[in-house]
Amino acid sequence: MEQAVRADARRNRARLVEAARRLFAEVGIEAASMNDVARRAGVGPGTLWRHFPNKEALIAEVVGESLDELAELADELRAAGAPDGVRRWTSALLQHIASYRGLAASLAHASDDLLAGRCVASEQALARLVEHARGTGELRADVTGPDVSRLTTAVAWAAEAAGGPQAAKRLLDLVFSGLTDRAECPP
Amino acid sequence: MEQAVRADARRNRARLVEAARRLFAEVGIEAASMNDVARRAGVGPGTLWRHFPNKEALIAEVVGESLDELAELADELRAAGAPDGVRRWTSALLQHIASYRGLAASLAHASDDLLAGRCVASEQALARLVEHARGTGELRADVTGPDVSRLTTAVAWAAEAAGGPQAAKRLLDLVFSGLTDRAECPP
DNA sequence: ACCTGAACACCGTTCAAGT
DNA sequence: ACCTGAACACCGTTCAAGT
Repeated sequence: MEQAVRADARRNRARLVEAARRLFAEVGIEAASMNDVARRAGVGPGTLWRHFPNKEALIAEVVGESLDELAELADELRAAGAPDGVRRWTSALLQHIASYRGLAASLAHASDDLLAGRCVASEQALARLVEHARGTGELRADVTGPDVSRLTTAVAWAAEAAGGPQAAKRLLDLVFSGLTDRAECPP
Repeated sequence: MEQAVRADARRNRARLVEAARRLFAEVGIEAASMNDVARRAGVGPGTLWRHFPNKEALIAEVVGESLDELAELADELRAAGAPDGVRRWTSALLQHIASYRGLAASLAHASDDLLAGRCVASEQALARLVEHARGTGELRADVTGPDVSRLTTAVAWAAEAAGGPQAAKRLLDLVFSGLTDRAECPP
């Protein structure tokens, strides 16, 4: 029997994640310190560090589910053959990043496996969607998954710094018109 | 007579700026702490804070000249009527931001007058250039100065996080093709 | 007028001591 | 097996004391 996880440990872990989620939402990911999270959860700092080896692991736990959903969404859009699949996926990514201030930076600089791994998974799903979209003509033939991912994250970051959600939409529109096939001119 | 600035004060200030410049270049703007800069310059922390009320003011001193040059460049390109003026200006901005790791974030989040003011000056010059470029057809008619500024900074930020200078060029190419007038289709 | 450096509250991180 | 909380080195920032 390996089920040696104690009840108080499970409770503490749940409390920590919930405290992190709230603090991230209130003050942003960057401004929320590990000690703050622990205090908010009512445990000592050591307990937080025992459950999560670093801040990125904590972020991964808080936003991981959403990242998984984005990966699923990419596959769904591809399977459904939506003609504006990539466009819709990038909107979803934009919306997700907007849910916590500082998340764009966290994702872009992810170095811990727990966070970076989940990013990779959703980026692979995006790559498949992009591949498909080049076939349907939604995207120019030379556009890659990383192109789309980087530009969308960049737009989210810029909009967070200035302009807010409206700016995000505006900038994504501009970027996207560059990724789209030019209007074909019949001779 | 108002020239009450002591010789040692002038020397200390120069040393501080030089120390900051080097430290920013070595470890990046974010990782360079104020205490590090003071130590490196061989003065006490208090002396640094006396000369610069906050870190942004120090950054402004280090990169201010380059920002001023970017403003001048915008006006020159406009005066010269270069057909690819905006494109060349954005390349210059990209290159400038690449000179210190973390500079994109510093510029985007500038809140202190000493830094934000210099950003505004160069953005106003860019706005004039963009206005002109819409006339020549380099840019779509609805593209604004802030559009160009935000997207270029965003690209610089993304490339810093992953991909480096080549990625920066690639992403800027993609973005720019979205800002450019569509190839006109004669009926 | 300017510099010094000790001081304060804080942060990330660790670890001996407990149960 | 897990939690606690003191502890360390650090950071941003201030300020009394010096010259």
